[in-house]
Amino acid sequence: MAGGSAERGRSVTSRALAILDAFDASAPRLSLSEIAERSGTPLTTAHRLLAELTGWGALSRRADGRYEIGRKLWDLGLLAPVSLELRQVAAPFLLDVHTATRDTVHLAVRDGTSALYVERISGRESVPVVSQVGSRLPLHATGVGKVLLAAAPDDVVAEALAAPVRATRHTVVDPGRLRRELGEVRRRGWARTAEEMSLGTLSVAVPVRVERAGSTVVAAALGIVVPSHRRDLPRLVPVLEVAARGIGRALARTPPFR
Amino acid sequence: MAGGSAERGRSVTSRALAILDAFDASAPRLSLSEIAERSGTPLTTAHRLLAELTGWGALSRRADGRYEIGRKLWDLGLLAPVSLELRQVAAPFLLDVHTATRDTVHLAVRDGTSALYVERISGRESVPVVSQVGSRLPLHATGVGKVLLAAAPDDVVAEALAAPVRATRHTVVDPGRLRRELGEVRRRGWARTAEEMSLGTLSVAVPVRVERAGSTVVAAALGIVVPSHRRDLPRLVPVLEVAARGIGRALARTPPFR
DNA sequence: TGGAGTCTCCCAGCCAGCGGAAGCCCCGGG
DNA sequence: CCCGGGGCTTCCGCTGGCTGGGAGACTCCA
Repeated sequence: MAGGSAERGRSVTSRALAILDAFDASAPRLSLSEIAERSGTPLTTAHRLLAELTGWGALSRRADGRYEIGRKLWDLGLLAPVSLELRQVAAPFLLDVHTATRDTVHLAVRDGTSALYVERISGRESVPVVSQVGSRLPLHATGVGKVLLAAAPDDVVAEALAAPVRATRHTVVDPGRLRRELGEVRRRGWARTAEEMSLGTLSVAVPVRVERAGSTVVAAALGIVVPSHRRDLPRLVPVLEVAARGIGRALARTPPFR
Repeated sequence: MAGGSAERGRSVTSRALAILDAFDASAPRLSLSEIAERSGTPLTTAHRLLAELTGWGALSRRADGRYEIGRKLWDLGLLAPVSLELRQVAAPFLLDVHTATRDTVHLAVRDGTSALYVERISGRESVPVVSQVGSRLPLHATGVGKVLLAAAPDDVVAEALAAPVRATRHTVVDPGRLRRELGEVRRRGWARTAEEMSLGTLSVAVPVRVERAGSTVVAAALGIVVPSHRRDLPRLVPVLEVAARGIGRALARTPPFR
């Protein structure tokens, strides 16, 4: 940038983006000094950029002086492909599954070595779960994650199994056993977990396959979470499969989303 | 910016933001030249800024060379207050209403002189409606809009009634009649529309009131859309009211969201 | 093979951005 | 009441990153 910049090689835009980067789920509201600190930007510079970002609507300023994400970024975020097509197409099907089961239903896609939760339907009577729309959980410890991992290229599998995090005492972290599980998921077409991410819950998940130009890809995973006392998990698989096929067919009719 | 800029007084950041502004619901995927054109940026400059935005993850580039909103902006968008608190708190209640009625349920807030649809639940058997999450519709022609307008300050009412758009032949555009309707909405506590936004649908809506620090504000509106042949609209009001009270109480327990 | 349309790379000039310093405001403690 | 301190805002002279026309690469189509 121009002027007596202390740290060269950092563009104006990258600084503005670094300021946006200061916000995350654990810190959705920040003061000027927090933003300057978190983004590694001098206070004055942060102040100037914040004024510009706020003026445009990327951020907005609260009565208490703190900044938060503004409407404009919310609007833009809704245009992301993950939201635009996948979610909108899938939402009614998730609703069907939820209506039939009353449990928490999830739709996730793979984002690197994480399962990214794209949509979620959860009633008040469903078990409380950690995931929210937008959250990322490890691939090896969740139902949807195992489905996505089973369909992932080898290098992703290798990376995901390199150092699997142990979330509970039931989390499977042995690479050999995980590989065998993935084989089984591929063979039978669905995955299950038992208290591997959080105690007290089980989950099952199936792939959402999309056929396009003759080849089939796993575009997402559809999963359901139930309290661990429930013993009817396999019964849920056909329900998920019907919905997953419906989503897959609907996606095949829309323009490619990735 | 530095350098031989043709148009002075335009900051680097503002150009980067103008590029983001090129994207909207009607144009979620754009080529370099389209972006340059829509943002009023020279092609070369757009190209450079796009590289930076893409590198950060604000945008991503598709196989066909076009740009689209990236994951990072989606993530950030989810941190917006409208999404963070209101939606998450309200979602289960909307689900309850949908479960009880099978119709399309909406949650909207007022954004200037528009109703901003914040959450929506719609099954496959519900009537097709124009609104989506993120869309903005006029306040005078929708159920949720009338509720929000009835609670809005006088200057907003005046602006909204200055030149009301006629969406269908049933849209009420006479300011006098609209004012009388708003009075009625305030008195009886709910609003209705009959084919005013789109033909073939009726809607009812109630306010979501939040009590905070002794005073009550209308934070949002909860509405339902049904096909016009249905004659049981008033029956739905109590259902909406129960859910709206639930949302209001839940919101009162969370930190203020605006 | 030619031509139009689109994208990528290059670079010299120059002004917009940089950020330290100083001032302001608010709050709490003595 | 005064004082100290933390957080925010404004000011301003120096300078190096930004600008954008131009040239070349690439793609698609006739």
